[in-house]
Amino acid sequence: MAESNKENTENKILNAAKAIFQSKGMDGSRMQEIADKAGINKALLHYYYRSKQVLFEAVFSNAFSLIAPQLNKILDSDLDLFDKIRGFAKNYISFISKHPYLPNFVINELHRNPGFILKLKEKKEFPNFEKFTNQINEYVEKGLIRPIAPEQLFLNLISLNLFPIVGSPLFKLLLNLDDITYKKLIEDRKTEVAEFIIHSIKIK
Amino acid sequence: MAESNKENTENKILNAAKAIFQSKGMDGSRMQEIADKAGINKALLHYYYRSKQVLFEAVFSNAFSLIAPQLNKILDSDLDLFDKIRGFAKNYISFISKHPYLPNFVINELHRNPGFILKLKEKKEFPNFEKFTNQINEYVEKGLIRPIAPEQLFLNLISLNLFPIVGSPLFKLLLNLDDITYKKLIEDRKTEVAEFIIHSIKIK
DNA sequence: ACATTTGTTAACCAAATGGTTAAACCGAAT
DNA sequence: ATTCGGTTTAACCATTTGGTTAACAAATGT
Repeated sequence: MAESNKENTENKILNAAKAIFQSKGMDGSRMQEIADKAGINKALLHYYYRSKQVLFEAVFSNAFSLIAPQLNKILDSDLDLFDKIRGFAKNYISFISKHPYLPNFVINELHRNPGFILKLKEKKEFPNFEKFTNQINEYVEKGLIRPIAPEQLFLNLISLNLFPIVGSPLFKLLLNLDDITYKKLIEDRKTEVAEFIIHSIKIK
Repeated sequence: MAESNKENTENKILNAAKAIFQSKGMDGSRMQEIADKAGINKALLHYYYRSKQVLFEAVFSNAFSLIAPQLNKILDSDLDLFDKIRGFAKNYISFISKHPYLPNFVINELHRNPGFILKLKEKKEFPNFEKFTNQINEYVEKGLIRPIAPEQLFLNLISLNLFPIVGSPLFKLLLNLDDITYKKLIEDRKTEVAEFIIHSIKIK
């Protein structure tokens, strides 16, 4: 029972830390708040994770490692390019809608502590763009799509999918939309984005 | 001389605060650090701005008020839709490249303190989308572009322009690119993005 | 010249915060 | 029953941090 209890506590800590860190960032989060949310004592928090920094890195690392595989799952598949784009939009928007803090969290902390990047580069599996890149070049050669640098297409794909979610408070404010209307707008994008991209590159 | 000295001090404070707040956010910034950067005493900082919150709001408000006019300047002009899109891409990417922290700063703090949104709504001039919206609908009716919701086109336009800059640390990491290569990629986007959009919507 | 207001500083303070310590608790092996 | 390991807690500590105070300096008005 000790074993499962330990597991349990560790889980409670990680979940609490994830919630707090991802919504308030490293600087805005308090160890006490994390302890409270996990239903434990602050000292116990330090028993499991020596310092705030260590706990934070555990959460961050975990968050980051969600991104790459999710990207790969689609980019590195055997689908036809157009279906890949469609699948990506549909799946990734759903995924990010479930973890809306994730991209912002990662971007902020990557920015806050650039040294962290090196650590990630060593350890983490990265998305494999080779297949995607080759596929695009192939489509260009065959005259199926107009010439475009694969990196640019990738940037477009990600930007169109993520930014409306990452920047939702800004967009809601600028467009003067309420939550429900904005949500509907995002929902529409699950198909809208793919068609937008395909229209742009496909040669009819 | 007292007057200009005051102006001078106030300016030094605002510039310092802007630099610190925009790169570290509200929580990550220290009043002492701002005072140091402004070359003054911490007490003097509080003499000019009663509290951290007040100083922060001054900086934030100022930052935010840069965004809307910049948007309007282009969206609300009399240009042909396609030229408008081209102009937007070229100008806005330049603008944001000069203030790369801005969007992220605004988004984060909007998220951190949603109550702030209300204050902004009252005071600030907002981008005027009417002209842009009408123009798009007009182009659709005339059969010059395929049907698209103006809000979606707006989201696309902003996302394609901003996100590669906002998310640069993430993209550099994912694509495994160094600063120079990435900068070149962004530079290319000043024309690339507009063509991408126009290809997508224009009916030939 | 003198008083008054405005700008500036050094020293100080209370609260918050990350982290530590020493003791208590608890299940399992002896 | 007792010891022993890991787990958990309450109380504590040192430092950081936003903010204040009181005194000094520099303008400004009369």
